[in-house]
Amino acid sequence: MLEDEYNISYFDENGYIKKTCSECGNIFLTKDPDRTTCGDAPCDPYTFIGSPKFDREFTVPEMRSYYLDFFEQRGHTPVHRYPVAARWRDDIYLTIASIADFQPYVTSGRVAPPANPLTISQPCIRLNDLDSVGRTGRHLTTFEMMAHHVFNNSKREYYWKDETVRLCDELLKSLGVDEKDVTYIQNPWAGGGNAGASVEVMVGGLELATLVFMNLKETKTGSVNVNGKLYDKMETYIVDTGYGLERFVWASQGTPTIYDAIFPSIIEELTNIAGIDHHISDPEYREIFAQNAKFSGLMDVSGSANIYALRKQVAESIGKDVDELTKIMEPMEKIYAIADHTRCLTFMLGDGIIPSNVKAGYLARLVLRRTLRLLNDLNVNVPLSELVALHIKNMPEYPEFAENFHTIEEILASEEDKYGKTMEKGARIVERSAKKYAGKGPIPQEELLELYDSHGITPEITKDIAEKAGVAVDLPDNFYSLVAEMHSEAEEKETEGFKYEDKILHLPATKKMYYAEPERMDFEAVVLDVFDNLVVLDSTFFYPESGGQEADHGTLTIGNYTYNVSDVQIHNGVIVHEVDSEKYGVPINKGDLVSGVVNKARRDALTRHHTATHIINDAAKRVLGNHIWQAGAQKTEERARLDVSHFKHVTQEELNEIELIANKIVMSNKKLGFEVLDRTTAEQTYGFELYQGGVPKDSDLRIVKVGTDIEACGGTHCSYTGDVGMIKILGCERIQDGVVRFEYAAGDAAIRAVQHTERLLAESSDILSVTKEKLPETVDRFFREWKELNKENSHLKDILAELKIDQMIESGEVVNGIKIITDVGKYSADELRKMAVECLKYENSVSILLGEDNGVKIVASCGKLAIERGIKAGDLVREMSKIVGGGGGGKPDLALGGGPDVSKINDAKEAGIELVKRMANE
RNA sequence: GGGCCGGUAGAUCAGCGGAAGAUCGCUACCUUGGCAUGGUAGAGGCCUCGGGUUCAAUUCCCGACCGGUCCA
Repeated sequence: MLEDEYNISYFDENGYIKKTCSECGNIFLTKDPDRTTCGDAPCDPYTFIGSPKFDREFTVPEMRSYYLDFFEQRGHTPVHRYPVAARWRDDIYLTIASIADFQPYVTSGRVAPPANPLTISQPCIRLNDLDSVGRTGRHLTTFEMMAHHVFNNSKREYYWKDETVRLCDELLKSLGVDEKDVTYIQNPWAGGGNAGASVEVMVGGLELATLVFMNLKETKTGSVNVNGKLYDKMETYIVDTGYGLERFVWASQGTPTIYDAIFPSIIEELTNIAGIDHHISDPEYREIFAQNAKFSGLMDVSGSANIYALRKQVAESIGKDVDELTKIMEPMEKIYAIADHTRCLTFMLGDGIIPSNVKAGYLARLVLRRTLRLLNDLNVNVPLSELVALHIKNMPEYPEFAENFHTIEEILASEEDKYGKTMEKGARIVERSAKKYAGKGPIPQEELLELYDSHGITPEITKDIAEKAGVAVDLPDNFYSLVAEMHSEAEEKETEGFKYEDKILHLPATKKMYYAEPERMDFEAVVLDVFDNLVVLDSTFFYPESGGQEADHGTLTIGNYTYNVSDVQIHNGVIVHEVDSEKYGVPINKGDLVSGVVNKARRDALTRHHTATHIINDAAKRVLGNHIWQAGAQKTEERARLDVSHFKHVTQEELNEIELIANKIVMSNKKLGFEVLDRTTAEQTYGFELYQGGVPKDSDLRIVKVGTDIEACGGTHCSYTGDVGMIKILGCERIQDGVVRFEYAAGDAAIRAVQHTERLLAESSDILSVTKEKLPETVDRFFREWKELNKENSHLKDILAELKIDQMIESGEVVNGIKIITDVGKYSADELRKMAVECLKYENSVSILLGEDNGVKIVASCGKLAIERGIKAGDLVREMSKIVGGGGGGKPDLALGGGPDVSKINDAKEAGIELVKRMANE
């Protein structure tokens, strides 16, 4: 394990004693010679509630600036916080720790940190313990991780363990913490492919900070074993600390819950709105929540069984009945959770996450709907935006939230509306389901699962509604794990790796010449290797598919052979040209000199579409708002598309405006700017708006500036915006909740697109012989007339059928009191049916009607009396249809059928008549 | 990214291979001094679209489009 890593001389030199916890066996350090337990739950209970451990009380902003100032004065540079949406990473949606800001490029040593050493207070969101929020008194979905980080490597060490612990000790001392109250527990840390020694800093039973000394990376043959995985030393070694801002504030105040410490004004406002008395100053009341916090610190409170056990313990300790206790606590727990969740939403929406049914947006919706349910439980009817506004007011240190408030407000309103509609619809579905099972026992599990999985109705709501309708519900304890099980069956599709991955590894990165000389289309290069029909060169002007831009096409010529290049891909910096090998195989060898020509027309089209994409993104942001983020893009020769986050439909007016602004940007003919910066510098200079087109894989970023749009982008671009030519928006659709897709064409393609729609219009107006201007009203008129004629036609057929039958009923043959009506003609199935229905009016009639229409159609009907005599229309039609090679059937009174063989039409009729006669005689 | 559910009258839905329906709303008339109400009659459907299977598709199969929802 990591024993050696814990030989920290600071502890020895400053009177710390290493002990083993008498309860859990963990190793810890303390200055208190009498202490036997480690200071963590469940070995030690909270001791700070009601008796704060600091010598003064702090609010959240006070504590934050105290911390940042403390470390700034000790040589650390304060760094501005990163967004809670981790847009610079593709492995996580939310920022879950301060170190997440610097993974993976800074931690791996490939990119320099923004400062070194640095200090930061990073808002983080973790939804893992959503169930516990509000109940335990300490869980939060959103918290700020205050930290100081140091990035050391073999070239330079700023400081390591001793200084880190010393700084922590000094910080706690400066806050007035009694040194005997502090314990440092040894606890190796591992996560995200890294590991290292770590100490947890405990004060009064509460973990205030964790000091991680990250110096290991996971390998297959590592020499160090941490929690069953093997690790090796890294080139870099990093001080990764995490101090819980909210916990510091809580410890300084000693309130019964963390919520009362960090947003007391919100709690007060919420209790007022909900009409609940929060007697925070009542000693007995304080005692209840203090006991609850203490006990829940000692146990797992997820699940209803556990929460009951917790209640029982608390009830016993204060001598109250469990039910009585629940009645006091439950509303307050919900208030706490609402306060927390709305703060979480403030950060999420404030940082530009759009609620959606996918990705980070789904997490936002999850929290949002949970909050709405809690509000509903408390019968509180205030818009979420009001609660979010309280948080924004309460956190003036985040002015960016106030700036975006009008968008946040709109998003919240639309989400509330959407949720309301889902619930309304849900209630109807449940009522229907309840009706179905009324008197047949409880609504079964599968039904509940479907209601939740397909319609978003939680089993609790189903139960509520169903029971009101008097139907029981079979609600299993492990409902949500059943849901999880249902989804775990989905197969993981393995992404196919590049076939020659191993061989590529040994090749140097291909020189990308297309950036330096974007206009040049022909070149010479040396072949480095060939795999089947894939050619690798030392340098190339072919742009490989990336950033949604399709690959260049063109030719490679070697001696007398010219190959078409049909695809170009990049793997780990090595560019691979795919050539057609059918004509003469690929007699290309390493070291051959080739000359390449890039198809200019295609490249130009792709380039225009790429620059146009940046322009559209910019225009969309100006028209729709700052919450617009690129969610994907594709650029082909003929058109391009851009997906952006947006919470409602884009109207035609907005679309027109975007198109107009985009073309104005083109017409302004601004020069594009390009520069290459390392990640950190780029992020610090231009912000995270850089990452529109996903997360680049390189440590250095190519920055492309198109007017006011600045993005990290590897694509080919025009030199001036004017080179893009006309931009024509072809369409806009919502591809999923919270994401809209623009399709557009630029340059030649735009002209062709316009010409195409013009042609459609011309052809259409030609067919109707009207001018284009008259097209809409003419089409409208035609459609209406068509509908009217259809109706009239149907009506006339009814009349015709009536007349025909009236006429035939006179002349029909009567056999044993049954009148047989037959006819053969060019009737459609519809006309035959109408006639047959008409026949039904005559109770003693049997009709046998045949029509020639796309084969033979047969319809028969039997009046009431005929049926009583045992004649069935279904049988008649079945027999007759067989003769014409088809089938048919129906009810005794009316049946339909037919078959393909027209030549047998009269045979079928005769057979039908015979059949009726035989049946009538029996 | 994956899974599931749905698209039929203005609204909410039923029907799920053989005559396109219910409730509410709408229009007209009757009842009333007027209204609430009650009664009668009527209008209103490319059954989302495109293929396929079938004698026959709103119904079954495939695909598109649109909407909902759960999970990562």
